[in-house]
Amino acid sequence: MAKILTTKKQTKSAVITKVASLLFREKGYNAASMRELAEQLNVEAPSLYNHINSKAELLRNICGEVAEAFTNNLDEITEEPISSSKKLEKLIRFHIKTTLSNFDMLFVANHEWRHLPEPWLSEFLQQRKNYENRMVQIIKQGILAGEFKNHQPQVAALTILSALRGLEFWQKYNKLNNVKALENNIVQQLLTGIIK
Amino acid sequence: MAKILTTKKQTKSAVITKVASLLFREKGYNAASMRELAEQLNVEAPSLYNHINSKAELLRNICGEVAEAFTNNLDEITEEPISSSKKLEKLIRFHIKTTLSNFDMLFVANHEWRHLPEPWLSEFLQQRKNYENRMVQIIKQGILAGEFKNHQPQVAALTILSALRGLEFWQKYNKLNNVKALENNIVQQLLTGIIK
DNA sequence: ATATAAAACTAATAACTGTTAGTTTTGTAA
DNA sequence: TTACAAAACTAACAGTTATTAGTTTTATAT
Repeated sequence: MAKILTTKKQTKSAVITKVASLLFREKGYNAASMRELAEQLNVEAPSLYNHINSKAELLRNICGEVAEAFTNNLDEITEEPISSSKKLEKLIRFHIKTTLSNFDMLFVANHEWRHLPEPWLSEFLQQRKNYENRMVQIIKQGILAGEFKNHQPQVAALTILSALRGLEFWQKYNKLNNVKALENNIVQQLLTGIIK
Repeated sequence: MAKILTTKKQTKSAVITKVASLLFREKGYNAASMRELAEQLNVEAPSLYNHINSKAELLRNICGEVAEAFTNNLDEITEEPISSSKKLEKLIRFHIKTTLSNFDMLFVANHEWRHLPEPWLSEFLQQRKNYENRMVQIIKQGILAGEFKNHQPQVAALTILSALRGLEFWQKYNKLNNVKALENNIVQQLLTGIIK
């Protein structure tokens, strides 16, 4: 009769959610079974339900936590008295850092959100849309201030977000390379392009 | 007793694969059932097996077709006697055009490939890796020729590929906007950045 | 019209799904 | 030690899954 191991700081449901992040990333939400999740925690599947309400809620908690982290960061950036290009740069750096440090959760939030049941799905998409819109605003301000090229702001925002969402591929570089150097490299490329 | 409708040019298995692309994109490979696929074709599920071998093979055919299209395009570009930046631009434009014209298949190949059973999974990943490596080569040549900034070529390649994979979001603009203008906008941003 | 092949059908299977009910064990505080 | 709550367990359910076997219908070519 094994037990779910916790450290002092985290609840059992937090531990389950963490392992679920890993599993959902590796196999996808639907292909990952509760029995498999339980096995990784050295416990039988029904035991999980002493700590969580449903599989779907695990996904919701993962997506919600990610969305909240990014929203909070954007709140902070928005209030800072810095130029639009500095704001954009800070936003990009936060994406990169978070991707490298919270790989599993971020991957799940980026790729498995469509399996959220309603009303969580609509909530999540609304948060995403808000985030995009606020980023578009920053770019618009940068164009007005003469800092940015006169691109379509929405195209610019979504192209950058696209690039940042694909950053999962850099996870393996987390230990190999100098993370800061990688971050700088990506920031430079997204802001100023590749052509001389 | 309905029938699977085909036009003169396409086989029944091609029609099934096409509908499967749509379904796999909307619901994900695992959440999409063969019964659902059959229903969309006005047929019972077992009838499908007169034309296909397995659900997994549908996924394989989708991923394989996409991989082949991109490899063929890269073959063509590589042989052309043009500058590295022109090659990169052509490659980017092909990604954008293909994303807008073959949305479902591309989305499935980009997001559902991890559900391929072996040995198809390994084959697909190998093809992907080759594609990335060849793109890195183009960028290396561009740096040597003084056309590109001295970024890490692999970081540059994967950042651009990241951005291009996220292009699914532009699907809705397919009919609204001028597709060519959208394409130019994205190309400009990826090649020369956003900052003035 | 008749024979044959293609392609649909119905019925069924074995495996797996998330989750519940009810029970037993474990940890904790008096 | 005893009482109580927390958290594990076993057994089971109702539903879904891809797929097979065997049969019947439909289309095609002689």
